[in-house]
Amino acid sequence: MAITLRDVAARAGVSANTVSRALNKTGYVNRQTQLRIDAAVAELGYVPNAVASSLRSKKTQLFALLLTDITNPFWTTIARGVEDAAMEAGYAVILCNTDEDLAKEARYLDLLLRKRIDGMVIAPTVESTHILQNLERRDVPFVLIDRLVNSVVADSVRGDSKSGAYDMTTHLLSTGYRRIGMLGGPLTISTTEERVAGYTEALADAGIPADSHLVLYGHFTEGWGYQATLELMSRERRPDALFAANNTIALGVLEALRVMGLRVPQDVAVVCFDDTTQFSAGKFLTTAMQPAREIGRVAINLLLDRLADPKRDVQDIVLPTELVIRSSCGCNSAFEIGVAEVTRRSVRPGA
Amino acid sequence: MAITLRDVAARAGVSANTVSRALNKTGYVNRQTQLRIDAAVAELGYVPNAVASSLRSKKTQLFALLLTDITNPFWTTIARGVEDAAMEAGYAVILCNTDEDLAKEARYLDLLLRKRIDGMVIAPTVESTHILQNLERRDVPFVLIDRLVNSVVADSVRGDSKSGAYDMTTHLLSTGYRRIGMLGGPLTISTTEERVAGYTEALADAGIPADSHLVLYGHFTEGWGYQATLELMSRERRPDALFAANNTIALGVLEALRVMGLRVPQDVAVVCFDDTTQFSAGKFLTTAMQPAREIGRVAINLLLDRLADPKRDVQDIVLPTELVIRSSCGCNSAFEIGVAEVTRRSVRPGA
DNA sequence: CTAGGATATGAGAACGATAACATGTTATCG
DNA sequence: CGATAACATGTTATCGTTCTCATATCCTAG
Repeated sequence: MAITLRDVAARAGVSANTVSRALNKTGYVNRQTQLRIDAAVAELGYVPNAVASSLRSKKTQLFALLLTDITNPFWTTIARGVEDAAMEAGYAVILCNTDEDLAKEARYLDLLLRKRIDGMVIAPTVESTHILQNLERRDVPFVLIDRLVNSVVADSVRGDSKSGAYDMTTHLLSTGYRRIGMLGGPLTISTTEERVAGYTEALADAGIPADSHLVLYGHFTEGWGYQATLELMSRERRPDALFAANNTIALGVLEALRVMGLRVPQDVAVVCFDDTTQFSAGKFLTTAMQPAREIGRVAINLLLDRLADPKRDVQDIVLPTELVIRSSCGCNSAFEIGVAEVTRRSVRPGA
Repeated sequence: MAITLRDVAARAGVSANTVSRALNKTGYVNRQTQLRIDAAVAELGYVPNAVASSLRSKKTQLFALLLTDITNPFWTTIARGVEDAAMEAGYAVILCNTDEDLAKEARYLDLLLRKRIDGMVIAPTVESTHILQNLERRDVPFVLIDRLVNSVVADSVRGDSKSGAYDMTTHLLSTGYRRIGMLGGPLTISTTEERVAGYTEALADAGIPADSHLVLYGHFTEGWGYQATLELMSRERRPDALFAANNTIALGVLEALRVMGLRVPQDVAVVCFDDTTQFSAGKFLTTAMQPAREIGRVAINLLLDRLADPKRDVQDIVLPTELVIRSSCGCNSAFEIGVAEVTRRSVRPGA
């Protein structure tokens, strides 16, 4: 049915092997022969069969991107970066949303292993260890994004959570807030740990006694953000500012405050990690923005490097965050100069 | 290196063919034999090679999703629906962002044809005709989402743009607005046409003389929304409400109004098509929300149906939109009942 | 002038599965 | 009881490339 390389070979009057060499620019091909082959390809409308090629060469030119939910704009943007960089290198990307569901993860892993993907970019959850071990055993290279995993040594890219949290906290302090509530994510995820560390360090550097009651750990969900806010705000001496460890939590925070009838930032300031992209109509939330697209791009580059040299040293790349100051922090510096937002590059503290 | 089906066959003491039948549940296999094979698979840690399978069976279990930019939450959500439904059916999805760039489209098309994808879900742009013809010629089934294309007859899923626009316009009228500016997308895209039609019909039904000066056509971009707003709002009798044909345009509208020092909704109401997901922190914009996730799911189902029966009649599925009333339209009905938003299912007008 | 490298091409096997076909055994039924 | 269907399995060809190896020509240096 479809035109094969042999058809092209016949038409150009050469062997299949020569056509293969001509198309892949591997090995010698006479100038004239090349032209005849190119002509034959065009005339026949030949499209190489990558499936056959993959079977023989054992390379599929396929990557997978495994994350919990692409609906979160942070991950969307990462996906975009991954896709761009992969495409440039001639790879296609299979998108996988696991929803932190073990069964789904397992199904995907099986699917991807069958498809013999060349590599994977993964945002690991607590449960991912099993997947990562499996990948290691089967020699499928992978890159961790956003988070590290204790037991696994692998290439990784992530935003500088600690610095971002440090800067954000410092910004709140310099605006005048003193009782800053921290709504951390799950303690089991490395980014949570670092964000709380940055927050704590900033308080310490400012000479503010850290009040452990102001830090709650939970989940990266709107629901938990909601609950945690109700709890924090009903304390006897309630916080004057709330720092959500990610954008999803922040949504719950805002909703809870709205229900409680508290205004932002007049009654309480709200800031968070991870941007909500340009689609946060109204440009309201002040955030510690991670360079998501760049994280995605770098992840693919690490993967490509790894494929080129399986023995190279493992790299852990940490990219700087940026403070995007909008109105929810109540510092007004954006409004003073007549724009909706102001950005400030993060500089690593101390270390 | 890797374990093959033949290794499993050897271990189970049967032929390769029997193993194939056992694993794919195709053809008869004795209960005992099946168990021996399952055991061998487990012991050896055998993972079938889908590449080899695809080569022989001519099915790759791969779909592609081609859209302009997944960064737009509307498309993100569609992608999510596509991915979910595909996964359930055992297909993986390759994500492709074209950015309306012809060169990129061409590169992707080539890549996907080589990979012998089983089908494609595509949000066509004006330039896509060439791609669609190519797919048709090569017998790759595809489903159009969100938009139709004149010259192409194919399965399609989309939101009910006309009804959505009709309802939204009616809502604005009933709130008291009389000069509603319409910021359409490109005239070349079917959804623009329908949205303007719904808007026009609503005005007519309300007995409001349509003022053609209040309708502008342009692009689905923030920049154009900005420019168009400046233009509309500097008219002698300026609009009291603005209807953006999609979410991206709306962002430009909001920014322009902010720069002009106009308040929303006090000075001018703003509504738009397509939601900005839950991440529109503050839940501000009133929108005609399309069931994006459902659109994605249905697209995959159409594709599967088409694969099952290539000769079946072409289907064009139109899903209802929903009015999400928040604060930007100034009707306050959400606030009266103490919630951030109120939703109202669209009912098709007349037709 | 000749050995060895660069250039150019081809024959045939191999990648790992499934399709097509063949064959034998066991039930089932009129 | 013989025919036919259901069950069970095996052999061989094939999918469309690329890989390995073989061969031949043409230079160029020593």
